[in-house]
Amino acid sequence: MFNLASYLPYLVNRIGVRLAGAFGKELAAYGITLPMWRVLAALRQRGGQRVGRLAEATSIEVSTLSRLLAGMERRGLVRRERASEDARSVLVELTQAGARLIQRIIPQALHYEDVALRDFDRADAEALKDMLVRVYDNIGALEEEGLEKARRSA
Amino acid sequence: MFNLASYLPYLVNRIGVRLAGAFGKELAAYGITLPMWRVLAALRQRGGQRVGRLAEATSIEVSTLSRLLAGMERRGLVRRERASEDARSVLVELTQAGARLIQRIIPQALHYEDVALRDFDRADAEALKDMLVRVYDNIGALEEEGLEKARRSA
DNA sequence: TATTGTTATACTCTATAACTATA
DNA sequence: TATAGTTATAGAGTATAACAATA
Repeated sequence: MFNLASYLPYLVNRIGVRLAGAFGKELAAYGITLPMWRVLAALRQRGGQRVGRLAEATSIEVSTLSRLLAGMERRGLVRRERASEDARSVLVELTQAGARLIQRIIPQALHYEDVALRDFDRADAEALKDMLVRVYDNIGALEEEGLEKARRSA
Repeated sequence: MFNLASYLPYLVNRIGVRLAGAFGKELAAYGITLPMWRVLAALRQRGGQRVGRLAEATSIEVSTLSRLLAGMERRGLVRRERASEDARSVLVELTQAGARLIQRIIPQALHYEDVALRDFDRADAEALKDMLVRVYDNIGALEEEGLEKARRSA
């Protein structure tokens, strides 16, 4: 009736734990944490962006992100400044040091993906990723439905 | 060269964050946390077991698990006693209250899986789970290789 | 000595809400 | 009033190491 070992949330969680443990230790050698790595990667890819957008891109809570950015700014990895168009927002950008650091780490990160997918051919790897995107979207849709239900009953 | 949005560890992590957020809130209504739910589910499925084995089954650190179990014991959900065969180990079991609670929660848990896989047919869902198991094993193999490398160089 | 758990400490992430600054 | 971020606080998880009990 219920089997933990084939329960999707559990399967996803244990991979997350294992990856975070392994890659996190490697990142420690560079003096950064896993959330910091995600911030650097998101900034590298999509360029400077507002804090809110960065929170979505990295799946990190805004308040958590704010303190994380403060630490990264102290370490000279990112720069924050009020946006000119809408002075309520804050624009976050990579510094040169941050850009250099993420560039050095990317090969390590790709190595982890290679290992995780070592016995997958390219088509299967793509299929897996596509399915994971669908799963993510499905859960997001659930949340929105939940919110609407809450709104209707309020 | 590097795309966060198609990077496997990121795809897995964001699903984990989203699921933990949604299901965790539901569990709060029952007065338990997500790690507690995993402990209850593991105990229900494989019966009473040692703390170490429970740690593996749930992907929770032993020291974290120990304190978690202390709280669950205070709440009357589990029972701990020294194992008779090897008195170094501690056997953890569900109490009747714990068994009743997990039984009530299982339908909710299954609902989350249904939503996450809402647009998957049965074969695709199975394929996805099989791939996730392989990914988990691959990363585990990496860790062991890393340990061996460390051993050899030590 | 090695193994199984427990406990202690310091650190990080989360949830929540109060607060600041804009709009 | 509403939105974007920041800050504060309390709670929970993690890493590490010291410790207790047993083998």
